[in-house]
Amino acid sequence: MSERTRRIPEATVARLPVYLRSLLGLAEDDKAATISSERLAELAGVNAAKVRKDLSYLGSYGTRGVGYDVEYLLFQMSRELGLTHDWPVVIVGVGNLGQALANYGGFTDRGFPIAALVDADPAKVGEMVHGIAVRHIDDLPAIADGAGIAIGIIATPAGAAQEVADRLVAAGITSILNFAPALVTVPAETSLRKVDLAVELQILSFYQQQRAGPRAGVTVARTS
Amino acid sequence: MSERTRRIPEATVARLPVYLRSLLGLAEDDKAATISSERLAELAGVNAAKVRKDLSYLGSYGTRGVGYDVEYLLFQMSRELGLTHDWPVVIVGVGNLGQALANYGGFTDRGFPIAALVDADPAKVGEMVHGIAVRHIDDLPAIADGAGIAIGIIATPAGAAQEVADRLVAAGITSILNFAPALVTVPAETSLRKVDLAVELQILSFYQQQRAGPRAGVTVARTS
DNA sequence: ATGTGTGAATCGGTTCACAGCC
DNA sequence: GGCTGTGAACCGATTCACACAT
Repeated sequence: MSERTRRIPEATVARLPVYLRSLLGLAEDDKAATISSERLAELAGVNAAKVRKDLSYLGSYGTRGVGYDVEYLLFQMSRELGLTHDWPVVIVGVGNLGQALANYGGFTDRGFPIAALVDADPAKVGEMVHGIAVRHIDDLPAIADGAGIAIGIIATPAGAAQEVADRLVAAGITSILNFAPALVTVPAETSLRKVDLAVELQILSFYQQQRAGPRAGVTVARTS
Repeated sequence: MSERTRRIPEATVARLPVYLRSLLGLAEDDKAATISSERLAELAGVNAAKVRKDLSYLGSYGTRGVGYDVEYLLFQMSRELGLTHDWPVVIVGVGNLGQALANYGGFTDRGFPIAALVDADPAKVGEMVHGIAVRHIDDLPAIADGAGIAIGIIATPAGAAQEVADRLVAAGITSILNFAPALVTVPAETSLRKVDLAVELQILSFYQQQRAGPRAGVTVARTS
């Protein structure tokens, strides 16, 4: 595939981080210089054809009869994902979820340092969370600009989500991750992803219910 | 569509909770007895054709020229999603994330009461979180059975995720929500969904990077 | 002999467009 | 006239299968 084929399918983009993690995970122990699509597929939990197709969108980085050079692949995928530098994030809403996200090391470790915490509640402003002073959401533009923030995380109640999204956009933030259980809309130039815990549980509930059988006790479905 | 068309597409299942929430959200103020696919689509952030197709899988609950009866739709969707009764959950791992999830009201409110918290660390056993005593993971089978738990939430570090999943399955739990940034595999009869925060951020990073342009400063990409 | 890269076939899901019923 | 229900057309993504490079 030529170097000028620059439209990576969305589904592929969503898998690149998984491949990246898989490769990082096989550190030391069996870090051969090279890896086959078969093996990477196994590590990532997909099939080999998908791996090859996905990687082919990045360019022809494999060698027929051999496989992919692990280091080179790591480099190319990191570059493609924009992970060669940090992306500071701001978390909006320091309730339970917001604080947990702030304290959850997983972000900072992976190149997404928490640059700021903001909240609309004046009572929370000044509070220290994870060593960061909570600031007022009105300061967003200044904060975003000063800290070079590109990503905003919405961790507010549902009712505030759209308003917060609007403020993030107004502050020049073009990537948003929404944890609030609410629909938010953003301009086309802004990326929006959502994580909805209740929805995930309800999906599980559906299949659980399904398995229990259409008529499996009106009270509580128990399998045991 | 006949009553015997019982295979709802996965994509539809994933949207039902959103429709449900949309309907619940339009409480009081403009709670007309009936709603059009157009209006529901707007509330849910999809298009009308999709709403109609999705709802048609549940049966023909609409009235041509009129729309869908809101109450009846709510009832049917709740029933279909298995939300007519609670589904107790167990959270495995009471680190930052696990504790936040426990304290986050969103679950209990929506019919997923936290019935138990477990951890592998003996030092954490006995600790109270959200009014619940943490128990040892070895007790899972007894806990799951006693409390009628159907859903397990993995909130451990990546390294423990597969082991925990195996134990949940062994304890008879057939629905799992995995927050650990790791691949876990489960038997075919078990439902597994994953929420991976780092992956979400990396996907945002990709598009952010994309927007910044292939050559937009090797140091830090700033738009302003 | 091995394992990539990729056209072709297939599949699940979305959108269109309109017939059918209120 | 208005809005649902649904075949048909369409589209993105997955899988197949094999030519091709090492």
